[in-house]
Amino acid sequence: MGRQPSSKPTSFDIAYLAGVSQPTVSRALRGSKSVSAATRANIERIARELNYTVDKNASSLRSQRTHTIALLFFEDPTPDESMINPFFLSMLGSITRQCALRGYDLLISFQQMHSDWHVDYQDSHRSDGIILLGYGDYQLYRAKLEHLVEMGTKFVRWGSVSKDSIGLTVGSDNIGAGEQAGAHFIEIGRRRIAFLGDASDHAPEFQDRYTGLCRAMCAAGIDPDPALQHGAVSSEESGYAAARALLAGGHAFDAIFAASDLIAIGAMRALTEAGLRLPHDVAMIGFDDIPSASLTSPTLTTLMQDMKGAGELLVDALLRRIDGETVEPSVLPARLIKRQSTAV
Amino acid sequence: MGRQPSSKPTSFDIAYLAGVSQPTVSRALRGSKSVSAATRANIERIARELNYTVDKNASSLRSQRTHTIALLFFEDPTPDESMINPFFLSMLGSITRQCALRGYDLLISFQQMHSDWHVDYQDSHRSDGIILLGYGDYQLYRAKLEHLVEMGTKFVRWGSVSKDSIGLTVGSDNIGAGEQAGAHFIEIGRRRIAFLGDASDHAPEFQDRYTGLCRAMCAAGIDPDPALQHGAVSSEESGYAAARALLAGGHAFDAIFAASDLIAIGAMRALTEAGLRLPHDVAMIGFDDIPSASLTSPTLTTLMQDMKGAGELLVDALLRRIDGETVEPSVLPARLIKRQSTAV
DNA sequence: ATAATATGCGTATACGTATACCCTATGGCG
DNA sequence: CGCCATAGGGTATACGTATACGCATATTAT
Repeated sequence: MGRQPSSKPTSFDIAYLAGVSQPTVSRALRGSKSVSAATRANIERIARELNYTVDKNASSLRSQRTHTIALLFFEDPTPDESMINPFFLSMLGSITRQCALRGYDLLISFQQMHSDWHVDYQDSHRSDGIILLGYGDYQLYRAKLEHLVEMGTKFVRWGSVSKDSIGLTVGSDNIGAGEQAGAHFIEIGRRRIAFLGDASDHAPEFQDRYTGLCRAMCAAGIDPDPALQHGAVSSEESGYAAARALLAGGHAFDAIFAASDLIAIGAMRALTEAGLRLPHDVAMIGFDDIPSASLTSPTLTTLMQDMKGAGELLVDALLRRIDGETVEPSVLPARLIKRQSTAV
Repeated sequence: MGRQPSSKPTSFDIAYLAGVSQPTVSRALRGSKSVSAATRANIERIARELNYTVDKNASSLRSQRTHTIALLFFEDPTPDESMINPFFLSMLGSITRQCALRGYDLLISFQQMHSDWHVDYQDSHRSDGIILLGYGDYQLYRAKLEHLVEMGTKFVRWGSVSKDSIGLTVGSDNIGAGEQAGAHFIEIGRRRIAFLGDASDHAPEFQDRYTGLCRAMCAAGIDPDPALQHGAVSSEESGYAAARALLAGGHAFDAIFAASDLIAIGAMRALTEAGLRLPHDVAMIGFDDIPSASLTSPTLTTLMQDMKGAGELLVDALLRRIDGETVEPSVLPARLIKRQSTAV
C-alpha cells in the first residue's frame, strides 16, 4: 500500500500532526530541555511513524555544524591503484566505528601529497574537522600543515609526536618501540644491528624508530654503526633494494630492524636470495604487524601499533578541538610481537 | 597580514565586487550558458581571489542534490576490530578515486548486517545514492534490499549477478572464475577436487564459484563429489576448520578450490599440519589475490578480481542510476594467477 | 497578594544557494 | 519600420532547519 505522502516529511508535517509549531519539533528532537516530556514523547512517536529524518543539509546550513569529519589519506609514492599500507586500512576501521559512535559521518578522500587539498577542504562547509593520515615526505607536508593552522582549520594528524610538530598530533611511541626492538635483539645476543628506513627528518616516524634503536644499543654499550642504516620508503620493493644495498656495503650485521613490515618482507626476500638463513644468520624485526607478517617464513617479529586506540584517540581529539578545547598531543605504546624471525 | 573579512565570503560578496547580482554568480560558477564569457571570467577571477568556495549545505539544500555518495560496508561475522577482507579494502581505493574524478564526495560507514541502515540512510539527504559492499548472509540482506527498492532509493550492490538478484548489481564473473579454476586443476591432472566455502543460497557468490567448478568438471567428464564440499565463511579460522572437516571426512582429494584466499590460507595450515605436501599431494587455488597470497609457502594460485574496474563500474552505474537512466547489471572477468600451489 | 522567576512554546527570521520568472536591449527578418 | 527571437541578467522566492525573542501561564519568593 503506497501511503507515501508524495514526498519526504518535513518538520512542519510532524508539527502539524502534533499540534505544535515547527520550532518545537526541532527542539524536541534535538533534546532541548525547554520542551515538556509529554510533548517530546508525542513528537518522537509521530516522527518515527512518518519515518521522519532531519534533513542534514538544512540542519547544517542553519547551525553551521555538519556533524561530519573528513578523513584525508595521503599516498605519496604511489599514485597507482590500491597498494595502500595495510596499517592505515585497519585504522580506517576503528575511525569509522568511533565516528559512528559519536554520531559523526565520515567523508573520505585519497589525495596526492602535492595536490591542493589544503585549499579545497579548508572549508566548503563539508566537514567540521579533518583527520590527516598517511606517510610521505614530511617536508612537503609541513607547508600545507602550516597553512591549515593559519586558516584556523581544525584537524588532527597521525604521525610523529614531538615538540615542534605542527598542529595537533597523535601517534605511536616510535622511540619507545625502537627501544623495544633494540632491547630484544640485544637480549638474543645480537650486536651488529642494521636499520632499514629513511632516518632523516623527511620521515620523522622512521627517524624516531631509529633513534629508539640507537638508544637501546647505547644503553647496552654498543655503538650504532651508521654504515648499517639504509634509507627505504614503506614498500616491499624498497625494502628489497635497501637490503641489497646493505649486503653490498660489506659491513657485517646479524640483525635488521625494518621501519615497516613491508620493508621487512622485501628485505627477507633479498637475504634469502643471498643464501642467508633467518633468524640464524640475521634476526629481523618489522613494524606494524600487518596480516602478512604471520605468513612469511620465518614468521616475522614485529611491533604492533594500537590501531583501535589510535582511531579512537584521533576522533576523540578532533572532536574536542572542534568543541574549542585545547587538546594535548598523545602517544600510544606499541607492543612487541615475538615470532620466528627472532627466535634463536 | 590578516585581510580576513572576518568570515567566509558568500556569493553575495563576490556579486557585489563583480557588480552583478547573486544569482548571476551562481549561474556563472555552475557553468550556465546564459552568462557572457566576460562576466563569467570576471566572476571566476574574483572568486579565486577571495578563496570563495560554494557552501555545500546551502547548495544541496536548494538543489536537492548532494553530489555525495554513501558507501555502506557490511561485516556480518566479525563485529570485532579491523579484520576486514583485504579485497574490499582495495576496492575502496578505486571507488574513492573514481568518485573524486566524477566530482563526488564519498561518505563511508561500516554497518552490522542486522542494523537499521536501510532506514537511516534511505534519506536524510546525506547522499544521492548508495554503494553496498560486503559479504554476509544473503537471506538476511534480501529483505533490506527489497525495502530500499520499495523506497526508491538509488543504490548499486557488489555481489552475485543473476536474474533474480535485487536491485542493480555489479560483480565478478564468479561462475566463469570457477570454471577457470576447475579447468586449471584438470589440466594439471587433478580429478578429486574439493570446494571449501558455503555453497548455499546464503552466499550466492560462493555458490556461483562452486557452480563454475562443477561445470568445468562435468565438461571434463568428472562427477563432482558432494562429500568434498565443506562450508566456510571468508576467514582464516573458518578455512582451517573446513579443511580439518574435509580431512576427517576420509574422502580422497588431490585439489582444493577455496572460495577465498583467507579460506585457502587457513586450509593450507591445516593440510601442512596433517603432513600433506602442497602442491604435490594437494593442489590449491584461492580467490581474491590478496597481498598475502604471494607470501604463503607455497605461494598461492588464485583468481584475481578486477578491483579497479569494479570500483569504476560501481560508481559509474550508480551515477547513471541517479541520473535516471536504467542501468543493466554488469559482470567483470576474473583472471587466474598461477603460482606454486598448482605448479606440479 | 504582588513581584519575581521559571517553564513551555509560538513568531519571526537567518543560514547561502539555485531556479522560475520577468524584463531589457539587441539583432534579424519580413 | 514593426515584430519576434534571443542573449544576458535582475527579482523574488524556496529549500528545511535552528535559534533569538517574546509572551503567556504556572510557580515561587516576599
